[in-house]
Amino acid sequence: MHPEFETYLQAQGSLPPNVIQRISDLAVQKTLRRNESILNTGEICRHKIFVLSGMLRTFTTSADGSEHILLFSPEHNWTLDPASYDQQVPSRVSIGTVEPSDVLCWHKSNFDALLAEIPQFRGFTNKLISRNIYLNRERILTTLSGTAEEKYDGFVRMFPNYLLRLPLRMIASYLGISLKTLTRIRHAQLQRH
Amino acid sequence: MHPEFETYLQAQGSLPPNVIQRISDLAVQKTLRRNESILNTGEICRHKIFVLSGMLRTFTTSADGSEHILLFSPEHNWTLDPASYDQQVPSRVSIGTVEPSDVLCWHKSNFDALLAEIPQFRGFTNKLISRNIYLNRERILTTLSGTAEEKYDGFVRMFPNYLLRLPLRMIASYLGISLKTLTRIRHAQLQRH
DNA sequence: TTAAACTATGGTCAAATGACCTCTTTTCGC
DNA sequence: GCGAAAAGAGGTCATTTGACCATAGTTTAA
Repeated sequence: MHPEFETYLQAQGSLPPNVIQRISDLAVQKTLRRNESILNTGEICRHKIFVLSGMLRTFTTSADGSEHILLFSPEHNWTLDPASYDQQVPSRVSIGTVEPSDVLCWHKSNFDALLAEIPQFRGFTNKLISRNIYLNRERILTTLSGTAEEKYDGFVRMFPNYLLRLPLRMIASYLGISLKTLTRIRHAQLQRH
Repeated sequence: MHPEFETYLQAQGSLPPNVIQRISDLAVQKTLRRNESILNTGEICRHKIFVLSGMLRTFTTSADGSEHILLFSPEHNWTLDPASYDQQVPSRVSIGTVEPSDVLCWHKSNFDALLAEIPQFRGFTNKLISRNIYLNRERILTTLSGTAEEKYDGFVRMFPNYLLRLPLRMIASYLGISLKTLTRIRHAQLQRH
């Protein structure tokens, strides 16, 4: 049904083929253009999302219109707003595409059914959650520590391939610094070549 | 065995008395003085910790000796380093007391046994994990957004009671600003009374 | 294809912040 | 209770950062 997703799940190694088939069968594929929204602030997050291709971002919009990016989700990542999804309450964040993207969606009722029915799948999602917690901690640490330049260098080290795919202003927004500061840093690094 | 903990678990509402007893029986209580360490960077986190009384902090120490506080854990909170605990690898953070504290510890082997044996307890810890993810997202958001003063105001709004219990330098360390900046903000707010 | 929107860069200036220092007060541990 | 240590406030100065502006190049969408 969704061969690329099934290949991904096989590669994770913990789920037998019939289970993978069952999970895949409940997914609905969507194709999104660049800069298209998939969840707006205030809406309820009703789906788990797996990114087949492209790149999504999770962000907030402040009263003054400025945006803060919490997370980039490139291909082969899961994403959603956990607070909104778990409690089915309005979301405080938005999720949208940075590039044209293909995603798979599971409605919460279907996903819950899969979890209830397949113990190994619970184990699998638990691993995803652990990883998520770990990444969030890393994010907090790097956000707190060091100068703007250290944050940028850390970003480049952690996600070298994002540099070519994202506009600098989004990287600045992710790092919590102004675009001006970011271009200054890059300029200085070029000088030192 | 640990009446205060059992009262806490009862109040959470999802676990029957015999289960609570079983969980409580496997805990070991420790009494810690102020500024005592319970996990040092590089050690492996082998226990789940529940804070009966007092206040713990999770923090990192940089090469230059500066500290960044990830999390405060006052009474009736659970804490650990998830990355180190889950994988049993050396921790990158330290955990220690801010105040004299009493904690309960479950060794991972015991805690895993409880999870295997008691489905409702799995549900309970899953809720804790959800809440943890939510709090981490909030933390990232407030760290990214706004000026030092907005972060401080947010902190006061979120944790009004912490103000009286924590030295300002730790609040500054939590917010990722210098003590100087924090005292300046407080001074300015007093002027405006 | 062409106009409009977006992107990155640079200049300038003011404001925010941190580093380093001192001093006084408070708190802690014995 | 006492001595030592820590905490908080303030002063000064250099640096970093952001806001605002303009411009040139690029990409997008009609």
